[in-house]
Amino acid sequence: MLKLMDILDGTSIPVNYRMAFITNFYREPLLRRMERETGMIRPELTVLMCLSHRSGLNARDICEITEQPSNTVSRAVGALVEKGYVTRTRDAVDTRRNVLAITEAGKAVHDRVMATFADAERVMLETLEPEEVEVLTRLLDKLARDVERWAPGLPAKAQGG
Amino acid sequence: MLKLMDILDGTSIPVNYRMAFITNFYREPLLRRMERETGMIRPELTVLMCLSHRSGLNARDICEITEQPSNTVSRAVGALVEKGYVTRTRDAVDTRRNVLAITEAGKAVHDRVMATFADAERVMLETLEPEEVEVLTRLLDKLARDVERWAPGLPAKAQGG
DNA sequence: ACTATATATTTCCATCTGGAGCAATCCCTT
DNA sequence: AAGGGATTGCTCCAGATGGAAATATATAGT
Repeated sequence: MLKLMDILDGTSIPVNYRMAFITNFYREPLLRRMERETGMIRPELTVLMCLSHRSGLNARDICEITEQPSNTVSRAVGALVEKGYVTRTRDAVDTRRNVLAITEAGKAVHDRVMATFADAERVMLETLEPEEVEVLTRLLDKLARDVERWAPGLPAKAQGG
Repeated sequence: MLKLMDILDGTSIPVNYRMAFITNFYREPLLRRMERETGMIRPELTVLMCLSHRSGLNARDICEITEQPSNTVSRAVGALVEKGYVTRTRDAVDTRRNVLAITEAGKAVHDRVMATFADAERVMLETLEPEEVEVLTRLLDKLARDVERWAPGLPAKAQGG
C-alpha cells in the first residue's frame, strides 16, 4: 500500500514535511480526545496554557503571545469563563481591559490534559535513544528560536536585535 | 515581551510543541501565499502531490494514502478538475471509479508551489550545519516511520508486520 | 467640556473542514 | 439473472476559524 511517507520521501522539503506529518498524527487525536473528555477545543487549551504560565494577562496579551486573531481568543476566553476555568474581571484602572486568571478547576484540567500530551510524547520518543532525543530537542529549539528570520510571513524584524 | 517560546520552554512536551510551533510558522504563510497566487487550498495541493507521485489513482486511494475524509478529497478533486489541473475519467471496467490524472498545467503549478516550499525550507535550515540537517532529517524520519506504533488515534496495527 | 483618535473586546459573516448519510455501481451467491 | 451486501463518490449539515466591522472605553488636544 502506498502511504504518505513514500511520497514525502521524494519531496524537496524533507524536514518540514516530516514534521507536519508527525505533528498531524500526534496532535489531532489528542485534541479530539481532549474535546471529547473535557469539552475544550484547541484555542481554549492555548489560552489555558498562557494563563497557566502567567496569570493576569488580558486577551490582547494572549493574542500577541500566540499570534492568534482576537476573535478566536475572545471566543476561547468566553468559553473558559463559562466552564469556570478562567475568571475575567474588569481592570479598575483601565476599564477596557479584562484581566484574566486561571481558576483551580482550570489549572486542574490544564494539568490533566498536558499530562496526556506528555505521555503520548514519551511513547513517541521511545523509538529514539536518550541522546537522540536531546539532539532532536536542541535542533528543534534552534530552529524555533530563529523563527523571525525564516518565517515566510513575519515582517522580518531587524536581525541585529 | 513574553512569547510562545518562553511558555513552551516549561512544558513537558518539548519535542512536539516545538515541531507544532515550527510547522505552524512555516506552513501557514506558504499555504496562504499559494491560495493567493494559485487559488488552490491545502487539500488540493495534497491531491496534486499524490497524483504527481503516481497518476491513475482514484479518490478512494487518495483518501487512504492521506487519511483524509472522502468529502474533503472529493471537493479537492472537483476543484482541481475545474481548474484544469486534473482529469477525471470514468473507469470503463468499474464505472464507479473515477480515474484521476494530473495534467501538464497541474504538474506545472505543483512544481512551482513545491519550489516555493523547498526554498522556504532551505532558508529555514540555514541556521543549522549540514551535518545537523542530516541528523535532524534522520531522526524525524525514524519517528515518522514509526507512526503506527505511537499515534494515539490509529488502531495500533499488529507490530510484527 | 467636546470632539477626534487609539485601544480592548466582541460580533457578523464567509469559508474551510469533517461526520453522517445517500445514490450509483459492482460483486457474490443462489 | 435476480437479490443482498459492499464499495465509490458525492451532498447536506454543523462546528471551527479568521477577516473585517461594530461597540465600549480611554486619552489627547483645544
